[in-house]
Amino acid sequence: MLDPQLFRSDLESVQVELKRRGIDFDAKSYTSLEERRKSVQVKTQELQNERNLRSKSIGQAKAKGEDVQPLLDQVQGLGEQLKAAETELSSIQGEMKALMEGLPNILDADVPAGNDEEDNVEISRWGDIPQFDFAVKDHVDLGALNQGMDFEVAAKITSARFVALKGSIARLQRAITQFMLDTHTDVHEYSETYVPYIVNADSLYGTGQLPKFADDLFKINANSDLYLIPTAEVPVTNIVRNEIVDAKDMPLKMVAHTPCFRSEAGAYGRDVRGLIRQHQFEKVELVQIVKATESEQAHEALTQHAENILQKLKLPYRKVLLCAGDTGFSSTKTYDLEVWLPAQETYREISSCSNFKDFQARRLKARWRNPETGKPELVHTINGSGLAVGRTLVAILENYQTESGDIKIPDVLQAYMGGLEKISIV
RNA sequence: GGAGAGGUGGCUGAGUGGCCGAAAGCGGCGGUCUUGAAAACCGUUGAAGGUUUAUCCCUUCCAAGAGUUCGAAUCUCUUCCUCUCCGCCA
Repeated sequence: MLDPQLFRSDLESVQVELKRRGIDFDAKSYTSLEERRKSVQVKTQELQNERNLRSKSIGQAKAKGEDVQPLLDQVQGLGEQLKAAETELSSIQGEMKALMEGLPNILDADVPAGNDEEDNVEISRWGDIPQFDFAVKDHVDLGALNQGMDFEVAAKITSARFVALKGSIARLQRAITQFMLDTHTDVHEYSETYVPYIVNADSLYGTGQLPKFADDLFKINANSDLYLIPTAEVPVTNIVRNEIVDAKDMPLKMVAHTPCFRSEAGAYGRDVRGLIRQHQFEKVELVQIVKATESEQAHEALTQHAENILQKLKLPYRKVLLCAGDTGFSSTKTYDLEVWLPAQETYREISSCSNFKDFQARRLKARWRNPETGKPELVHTINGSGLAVGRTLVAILENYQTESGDIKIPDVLQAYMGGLEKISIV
């Protein structure tokens, strides 16, 4: 949610900023709605004030034992007037809220113009692209070779876009997860956090998935308002919903490993093969809750923390700054980390690190108390994948394959694999 | 799952229709005293919004939502949550 004060003080710049997102904001109808809001709110509050004063005088008269009937006659009709005004006000406020929550965050000044991923800007590259003197296999074929990755059996158990992992591949996924968690807690000083995998609608509203993106979510059943989490961002960020965080506890740095569930109706047709786009996948998520003055710096740091994982795994990657059209609804600025996949001969997204500034915090009512003013201020929220575990598994299988079909185990993971140096396919 | 008791400010806790945004205590902040600190004493201390923007003033908020009433923290209904006992269970 954007700051309503900004709309009142500088509507023109809001219009200009939203234009960068390709949104033609109708300032005229907003202004007329806002004027109605103002006049109806003032009128409602005046009526409430009158009711309060008259009720008080009735109480005082009664206490003195006076006849209150004349006073009661005077307030006749006031209740209905008030009710009508309150109803009108809440309907205007509802309209206003619907308008506001449909608007995306304002983009950071250095987000490049553009419509889609074609216009994203590469910031840096890391690592040497591996050269193979044999025909490389993709992760689906590699997984099939040692029967560690089974899409057919998952389709039987559930449906398409699920996977079953077995044996050393399943263990490798667990090793990747453990390595990421240990690095983020021990080296990057995040606090390990365990959260529910099912959240309520209020939480999804707080981080911005609802009301706009309900189609991407798995709802538990028709009668409840509970959903499977699409990312750990939702439960972890909602820890601070309706809270005023102590200054001494800032910044909050949390890391959580969870499965993620995405329905993504309409996403079929792309990445149908393999592990890249699944309804259920594992992810290690980094979340920071920071002061407004520190968020840009924290965003850079968090992105570096995700990069460190790729570097320790010696996986070549590049860092891109998303353009206006590709930046998510709630984000002001997003870096994607894209890992090299030899079979596709391309970089594919493996992490997305975003600074939401106060956009989520305003919805969440997440604040901290500034000791300088003594007043609560909205926090800034930042999160990023550190990393998507399934896609990391894909990247390791493909980048560490050998001609014989063995998969070498990256150095940093060997301890988590019982000292194993490679996975044999036979 | 069954039975019962509850949800009040940062915390503990009083308040069963009007003088209650809410006693008291703790904590926090400011001050007096002290070389300094502690203790003691005095004062102060919720959030959101409207209007003004220098104050003032006004509205809303006692788990959430609806209702009764001139008037609701207080009465009624619904939902959520917590605790105790029983049952079941990793």
